[in-house]
Amino acid sequence: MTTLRDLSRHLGLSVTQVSRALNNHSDVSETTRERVQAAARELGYQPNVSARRLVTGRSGMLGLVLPDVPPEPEDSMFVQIVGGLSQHLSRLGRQFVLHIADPKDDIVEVYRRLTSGGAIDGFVLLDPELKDRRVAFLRQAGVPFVIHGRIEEPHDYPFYDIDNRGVAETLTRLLIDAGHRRIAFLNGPRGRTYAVSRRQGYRSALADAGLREEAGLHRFGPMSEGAGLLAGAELWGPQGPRPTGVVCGSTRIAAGLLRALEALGLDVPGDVSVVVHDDALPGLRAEAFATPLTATWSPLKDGWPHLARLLADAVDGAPLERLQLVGEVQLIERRSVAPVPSRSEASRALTDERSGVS
Amino acid sequence: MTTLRDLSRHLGLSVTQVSRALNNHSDVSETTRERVQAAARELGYQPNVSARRLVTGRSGMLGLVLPDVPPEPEDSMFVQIVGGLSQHLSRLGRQFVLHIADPKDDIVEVYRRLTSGGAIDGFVLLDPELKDRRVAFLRQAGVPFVIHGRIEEPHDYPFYDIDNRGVAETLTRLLIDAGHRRIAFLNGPRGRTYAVSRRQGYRSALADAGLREEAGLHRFGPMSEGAGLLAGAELWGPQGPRPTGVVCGSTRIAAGLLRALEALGLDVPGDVSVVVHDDALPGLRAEAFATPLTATWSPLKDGWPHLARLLADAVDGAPLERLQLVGEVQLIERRSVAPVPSRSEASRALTDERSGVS
DNA sequence: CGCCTCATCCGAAACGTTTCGGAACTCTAC
DNA sequence: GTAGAGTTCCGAAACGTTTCGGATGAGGCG
Repeated sequence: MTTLRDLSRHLGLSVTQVSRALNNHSDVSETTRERVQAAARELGYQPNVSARRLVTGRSGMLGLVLPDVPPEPEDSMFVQIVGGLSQHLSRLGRQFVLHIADPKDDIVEVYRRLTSGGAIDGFVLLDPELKDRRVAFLRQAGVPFVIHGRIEEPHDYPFYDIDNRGVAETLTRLLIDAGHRRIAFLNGPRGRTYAVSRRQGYRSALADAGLREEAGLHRFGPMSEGAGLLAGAELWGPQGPRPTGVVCGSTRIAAGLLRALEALGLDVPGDVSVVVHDDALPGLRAEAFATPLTATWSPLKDGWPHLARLLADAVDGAPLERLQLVGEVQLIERRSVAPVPSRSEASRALTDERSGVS
Repeated sequence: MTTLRDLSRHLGLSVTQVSRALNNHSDVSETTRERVQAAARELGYQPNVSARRLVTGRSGMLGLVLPDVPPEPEDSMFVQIVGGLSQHLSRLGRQFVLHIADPKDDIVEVYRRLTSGGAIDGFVLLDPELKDRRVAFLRQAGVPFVIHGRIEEPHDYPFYDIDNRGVAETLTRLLIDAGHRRIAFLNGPRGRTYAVSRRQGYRSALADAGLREEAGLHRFGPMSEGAGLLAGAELWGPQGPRPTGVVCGSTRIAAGLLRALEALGLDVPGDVSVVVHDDALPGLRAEAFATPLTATWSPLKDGWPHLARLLADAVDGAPLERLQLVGEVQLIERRSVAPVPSRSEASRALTDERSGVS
């Protein structure tokens, strides 16, 4: 293996100067810089990462910690996340370390182990909670990180996120503008920041129209088809508030809701208008439903290149304002929104259904 | 960060002795060893990986290089491989580096970059070819590796594999014992070692029964449903050899074949007996077909813990004989094998089908 | 000529660990 | 009493890089 020392002997220069030439420092003449770099190429010099790390204190490794191995073997999220991040970090010349933790272990302990020896010098944090223990630890330990999403204010940390508040506000307002007044919101998990932000957006749009969030119309829950189906069954059940419009937090939820509506004999958008936020999950696109859904559109996978770059920059010590990015969201109107049906129509459909069941 | 020096001062010992105590060397008394380890725990000492690497020449990182990001976003193989390997390496306390290469780059160059600075000190190699360029490079560079599968002889390298020759031999013999004489083999891709080994097993079983491989009955091809369907269409097409038994290299191939057979009006096992090697891919289990398939059974995922351990041992310099492992294969008989149908029956079914098509 | 600035270079220390060679001491055997 | 062996320890060097402080020489200016 060729070292700096070899190069310096070969060139008749000091090790210092060779190092500075290769790292593009200021006080080395143009001619020697070129001479050195040519020699480095010729001798196939590759800096020894361990040595560099020892003195710089960095390991050169960027990490992602997953709490467990994915429960389902064809988890498309796993492929997206791991594939996307690793690909883009590789492109930036960074090493990507994937650590799958033992679910029995305390997650903070895992981060402590991983950072304490200087083994990994930056993390991507997924699925943050409003008060996130990992963030607390990494902050206190002075280890750089980028959050996919946001946590509680103040936002004095690097993140990549979309305007979740705006998403919910846009979708809700769309229904309001079509005349809807009883609007349900099938939101994501309670602990997650994005779900909280979206609820704010939902409330804000309602408030602008002089409305208030009604009990039972807003629901936290998992982003699964099952949750959507269940919500549908309850909203239009015997005691249900029977909204005329529904905002869905994800296409999975929408898929479940639509199955419930179909089973109940309710038409979209004839009886119920449905809008959704579309993360562009493979296999569940908003335009592919029986009734193509009006949706806000913001592919999850657009985030990986940004997250990779932000993390790399964060480790390199870029200033905070360059480390916060809010991704674009588009609104795509399709055919799932209609004006509020007249009272008689809507209740007729429902009455039919109910008598059929009982 | 506490260093060895801190510990040595705190204990009144030399740095040397502290290091030796922590690494369980021989010439340190039992009492001091305990004293040192207690102090290390108390002060939260974590060895600096970079420093250790610099002197040992190892980086502590074990790597997997994938040629590209998976084409399909819900690639269950990707999840299995990456999840499995990373989980088990994490368990062994090793760092797992995933590198997704740019498909434009020459793969050997990627390995050269990754190894040359001492950045990664061992690799798991997937999908080896008989003459594998990566193996050639890593060998010459003196970098440890473990192959999932095998390459051409001599087998003087670490690997985890199953007895592919035996698999094909077992499956073929099973059909022979049921009286079959015209037996097709829908094999894997031509370049792959396992496909070559399996062909040997197939031929060997045939030879034992006084038979020879007939032209058109053995087929290399991708392990996809499409390949199975295509093969079925050709084998029973106008010019087809119409085998009475088929050995499938994977359940994907079998799925395609069975669809072809169903379309052609051929019954399994009434008209055609089908056996398969089952890698236990999620969602495609041999027992879940309309006719449960007799199969050799050897879950791919059983390999990851072994591969992780073998690679860890390989970089630690374990002797070769401890680095070669052949996984278990079970034979599970189900309902897809029957005696050869009488000539008339088989041809009747086929004639019906052909007249219907033309 | 003497002084200052600027560009270019270099020596040496430092990062934290492992390891080589040897030192000190105790114990045994003659 | 002394040689030898065995146990336990230590100093110093080494790994390859970056960086601090300073050296050298050329050129400009009064």
